[in-house]
Amino acid sequence: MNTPEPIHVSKASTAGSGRKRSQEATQAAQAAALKLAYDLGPERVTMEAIASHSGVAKTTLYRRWNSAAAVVMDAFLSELTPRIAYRAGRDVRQTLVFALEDLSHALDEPRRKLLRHMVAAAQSSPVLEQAFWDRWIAPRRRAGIEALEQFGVTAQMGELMLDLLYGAFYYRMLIPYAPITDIWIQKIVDQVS
Amino acid sequence: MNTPEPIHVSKASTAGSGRKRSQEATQAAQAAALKLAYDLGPERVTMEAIASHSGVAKTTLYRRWNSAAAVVMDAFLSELTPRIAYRAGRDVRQTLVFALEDLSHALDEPRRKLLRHMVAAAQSSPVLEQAFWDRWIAPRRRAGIEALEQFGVTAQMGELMLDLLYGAFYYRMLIPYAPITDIWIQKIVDQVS
DNA sequence: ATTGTTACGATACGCTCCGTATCGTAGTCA
DNA sequence: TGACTACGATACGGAGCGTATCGTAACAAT
Repeated sequence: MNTPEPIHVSKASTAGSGRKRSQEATQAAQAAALKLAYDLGPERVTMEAIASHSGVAKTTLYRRWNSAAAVVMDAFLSELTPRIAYRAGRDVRQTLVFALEDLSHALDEPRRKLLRHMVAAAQSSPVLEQAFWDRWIAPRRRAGIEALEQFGVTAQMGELMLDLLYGAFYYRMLIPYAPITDIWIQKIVDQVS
Repeated sequence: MNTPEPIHVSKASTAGSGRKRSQEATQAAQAAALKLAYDLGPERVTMEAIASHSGVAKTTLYRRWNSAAAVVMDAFLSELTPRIAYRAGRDVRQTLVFALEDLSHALDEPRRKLLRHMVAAAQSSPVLEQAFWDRWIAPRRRAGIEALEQFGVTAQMGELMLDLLYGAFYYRMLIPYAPITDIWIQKIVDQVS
């Protein structure tokens, strides 16, 4: 059930006997895409801008990714995934509060806007949707459900609670009519646990 | 607190003494935008396509809207807002189940994709975000909270319940790892009420 | 070392769409 | 009739797309 190859937004290499893909080029492209997204806004990141700011040729970019949004998604996932640790709580309530508060605190303002844009980008490409699920949403849910199971919560019930709580979180983030505060997080957790 | 003028995504008219805006042009543009969104997908709707398919000049389109996404948003809101009626339930649980099930049933497949794209579009434009909130999200929430108040639910508690339930709904719609079924709706309602 | 293979940067191209400017015409009100 | 405003038509420069071409650089196998 585990994936031998890491799931990537980028295209597969031909894996022949010739020259290897330049890891420097990959990293330079992702770094430039991320910087452009933070500096100018994610919607203004174009393949041409990534090329000129990274020194990587446009042809090389298209060998790895299908669109500028894919580069940004890849860079986003690479940078933010390690930033969020899973804290163990002493009971169900604290476990859920930790999960949401840690997520909220990790998403300071430049990053929050980027995450909103990644959800948006996932709406117009099955590849990005799959990558977003595989590398961002699913790992967090899996860890949460495993933590809940240690307190006797069934997997089905865990799924339900995470649907409600992560759902409320993303809903408020995408349609920000009110800020996401720790107090609000505690209230919604109390409502479902 | 009420708005004398209806909130629109379109630009305001100069309101002088000259020729009036053509209502036919407005409707033709919206109809063409909607049809293009359903036929080709919302992301492929461009100002030039709307112009050529509606017979409305591109200059006229830019007099009313700032982008193709704005035309689609306007058309979406005009078409779908009247489609959803508010059914009264006999208790809190049934009121919430009705709200979510009716929403789910009204969003058959071409429309669901369009709604997903509207959430995405709202992420890259404050104008679209505001319109989406004012004309789509907020009215539904207001009606729901008023209905809940008749069963003794406070407004604060109503907000919390709707955050959780609508949150879970949109979360599942935007990140569709599992289908939205009536049974799932009943389960999440039971979890919060 | 040579040869085959693959990736690289550079450049150029046709294309779509953008957003604006211009202009003559058509409604609308005083 | 005249002032005013919206209309359709057309044209334009520019950005960005995605691809093709080409000479060069790195790597593997022999």
